[in-house]
Amino acid sequence: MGPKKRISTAVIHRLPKYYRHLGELIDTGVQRISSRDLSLRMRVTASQIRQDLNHFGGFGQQGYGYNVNTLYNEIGKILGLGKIHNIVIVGAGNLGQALAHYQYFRHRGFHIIGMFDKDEAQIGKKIGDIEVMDVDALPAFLKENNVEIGAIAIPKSEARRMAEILVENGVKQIWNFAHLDLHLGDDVIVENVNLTESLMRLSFRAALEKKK
Amino acid sequence: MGPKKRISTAVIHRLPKYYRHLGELIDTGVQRISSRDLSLRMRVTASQIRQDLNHFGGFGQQGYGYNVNTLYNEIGKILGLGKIHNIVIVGAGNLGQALAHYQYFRHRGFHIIGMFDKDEAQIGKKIGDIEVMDVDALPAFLKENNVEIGAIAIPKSEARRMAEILVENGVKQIWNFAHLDLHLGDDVIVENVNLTESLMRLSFRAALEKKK
DNA sequence: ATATATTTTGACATAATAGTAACAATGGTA
DNA sequence: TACCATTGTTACTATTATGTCAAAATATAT
Repeated sequence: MGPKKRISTAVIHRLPKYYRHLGELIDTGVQRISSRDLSLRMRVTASQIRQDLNHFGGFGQQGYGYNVNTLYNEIGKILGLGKIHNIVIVGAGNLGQALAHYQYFRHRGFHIIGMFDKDEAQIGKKIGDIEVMDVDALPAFLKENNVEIGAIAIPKSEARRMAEILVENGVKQIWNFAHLDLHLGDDVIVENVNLTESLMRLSFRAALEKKK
Repeated sequence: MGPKKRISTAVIHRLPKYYRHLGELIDTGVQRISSRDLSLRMRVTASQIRQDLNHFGGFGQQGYGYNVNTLYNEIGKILGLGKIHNIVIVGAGNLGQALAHYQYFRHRGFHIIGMFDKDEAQIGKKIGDIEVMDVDALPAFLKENNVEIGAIAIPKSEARRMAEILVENGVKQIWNFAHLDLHLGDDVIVENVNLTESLMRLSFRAALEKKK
């Protein structure tokens, strides 16, 4: 079972977008949709939608299209939703706190169950309903709790070491906000969010636009 | 002048990474580097580095490689750095505050000069050294200040309207953290940061990994 | 109820794009 | 001067996206 072929990063980027648009369609009461109508809405080609979805199975029906609810649920399953994913955040600074407050994650099954910092001033502080713990307590916490995802929200000087502690204690998914590349082994998945790079891409595209 | 061919998004994603790695090399005192050595460091092919850089000009020298400082500065120029980019943040919630506190942006010339919110409880609050203003004052602020980038850090219900206000008042670059697609005209550049989608990609890749 | 037209998928063929390899040209180095 | 390292460029390969169409299901007409 499972997909026969490798899934390209381009497809991986589109999957959550399909999911989001299908969710919006459900909210507006749409029950079925053709690849063509979805393509108009999402500004991609219908062919691409059909091809993307067929990596995972034939969810549509000739002459009818796709049942919005079914497709939404199927893509949810493909994305690994529909179960609880526990997260710990390393770093209780502004970014860590913002992540902890973000409501959307919980709606999708991503539960933040621990926050850690090395700064005495942060330890003991309550962020929402979770208390910031001493980073020294992280290994013990990981052993006692089923943590899937470790979010790295600290400066890069400490980031690698903390990522290694996470991995040593069984965490296989790293959500990395620090400005460095983490190579933690073939079985560890790293998803990078680098806001400075994002700003630079924006700036680059603006610079290009001006030249035209 | 300017690049002859369209620059692919793949290249746009790599440019800030080149910049980051070159910065790190400068910090460690490295003066010159070959595409091969850089390729080992960055885990891409040397061929790709040479091809990427040659979109913008021949910065290297046969038999020598690239001068790290020169290349760093050239890529900086290409990315539109080396000048001040003023930003306003719409939304002074946790995410907006985290962005405002983030120090790295300023180091790269991205200056946050205004924050806006519609919530009475936020208005007047000081985030670092800037005061949160009433969102009603945004159009006037945009007319009086040279704002290049508008960051959207509010829920999607209000996001489109606020983005339109930014664009109507001359902002051509939108940094969008809201969970919707903004289509604001051909000359408006939108850079999306969708943290929920980022988590879903992580979750998807983890689900794939388990199947193997 | 049945036949016919229409819609739309899934699969495959084709086109476009992106990445890698190869190598002549060229400046640095011994 | 001769050799070596390494680029910039071109050719090639791989990947990704798009177009096409038979097959299948729905919708419509009779």
